[in-house]
Order: sequence, then structure tokens, then C-alpha cells
Amino acid sequence: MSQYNCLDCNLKSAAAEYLNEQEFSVLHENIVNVSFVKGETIIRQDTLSLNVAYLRTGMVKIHMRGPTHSQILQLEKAPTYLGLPTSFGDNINHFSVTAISDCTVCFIDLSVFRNLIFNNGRFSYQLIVELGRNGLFHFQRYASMSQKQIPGLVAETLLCFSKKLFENTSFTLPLTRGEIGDMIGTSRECVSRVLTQMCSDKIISVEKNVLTILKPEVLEQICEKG
DNA sequence: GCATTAACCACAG
DNA sequence: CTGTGGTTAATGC
Repeated sequence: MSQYNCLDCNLKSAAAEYLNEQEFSVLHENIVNVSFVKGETIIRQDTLSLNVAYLRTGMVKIHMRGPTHSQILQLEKAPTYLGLPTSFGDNINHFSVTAISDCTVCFIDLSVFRNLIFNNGRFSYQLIVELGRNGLFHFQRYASMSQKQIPGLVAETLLCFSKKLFENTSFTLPLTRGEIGDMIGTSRECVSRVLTQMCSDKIISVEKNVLTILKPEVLEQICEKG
């Protein structure tokens, strides 16, 4: 069991804001908080899913084995639920979740979580909102992936990192070039080339692993034109 | 044809 | 892991 009380958790999910005191105490009795260091697997593809995972702190990559390469589906930062599609879609995990920074995760018993959904409409509604946004994000990604050229995809990825993940025009690259390649379905070489090209065009700068977006407008333009 | 895009391979740091 | 260069295949004008 976790040492802290869920009711007093200052990192509650948007959905959990709607739980009452009694529901929190049930949650608290059926939750376990686990720390992961960077690189550790939090959820493993093809294993049985027995609980819902809630990412309290840290950042993760969600990925799966494709026909030939590994495919990175998305990056997520705390606070967020992890693997809801798996929890409700199938008993078997259809993807893996790996920590890309140190993380803390709460694992919640699935049947307890299911009861919360049955009994609390507002809580459920917030989950649906999250699931819906996630689905929309992937629809958009799907269209981009099949229609944009590599520079457009790289631009899209960098803008996503900047706007959604770090909320900053300057950030430490959370993935290697190879992983970015796995994310947009190309090779590490292509990512490398596009990045160095953007550097020489002064659209971005990369020092060590810190990337700074110098010309957001140009990047947006590349992103849109594909 | 010629140019562009990107994959694949190999080698160096 | 990263950056580059050479080569090749596919596609478009």
C-alpha cells in the first residue's frame, strides 16, 4: 500500500477531482505506488493487464512492436492515466510503456477502478474526455504519418515536444534520433539529416542534447506543408 | 531524361 | 549513439 493518502495527493487526475471521501478511501486501500528509474519498463506488451496505471510524476514513451521496427506511438507526461485503451479494450497489453525519465506510478486494482466508473458519472466523463482526446490525437497522427514528408513529420514532432510536453521553446531531447525515427516511421539517418539541415538553416539549434526552436513560424510552416 | 526524396549500407568519431 | 557520404529505387515534371 502507498504511504501517503490518496485524498491528500496533490497530483490527482482531473477525473479524481470528482471522487468523494469514501471513494478515495476505497481507492487508497487498493492502490500501490511504485518508483521507476529512466529506462525501466512500466507496462510490457503481451503481458496480462491486471490494473490501471496512473502516472503521477515523470515522462514515458508508449510503444509497440511493428511488423519490422519498433513503433513509438506517443510520449506522455504526468499526470495521466496509462494504458486505458488496454485496460478496457483487452486483458492483454497491446503496447509497452517505458520510463524516459524517473517516474512514479500508481497501480490501481482494475475491479476497484471499474466500480468507480459504474458509480460516479462525473469521474467516468472525465475519463471519456481523456480517451477521446487521445483518439483524436492519433487520428491526426495517422493522417500526418501517411501524407507528410520527413521534414514535415520532424517539424510536427518537435512542435509537439515544445508545445505539449515541455511548454517551452527550448528543451532536452527526450528521445534519441533513432527513437524519433521509430516515432515517425523513418531511419535515424533521415532524422539526423533533417535536424542538421534545420540547424544550418537557423530554424533550430542543438547543443549537446538541448534543442531550441529559433523560428517557430518556419517550423510551423514546414509542419503544415509536410 | 532529370530532379527530388528517402531508404539502406558502411565507416568514423 | 550520431553524422556523413555513396548508392539505389521510386516518383513526379
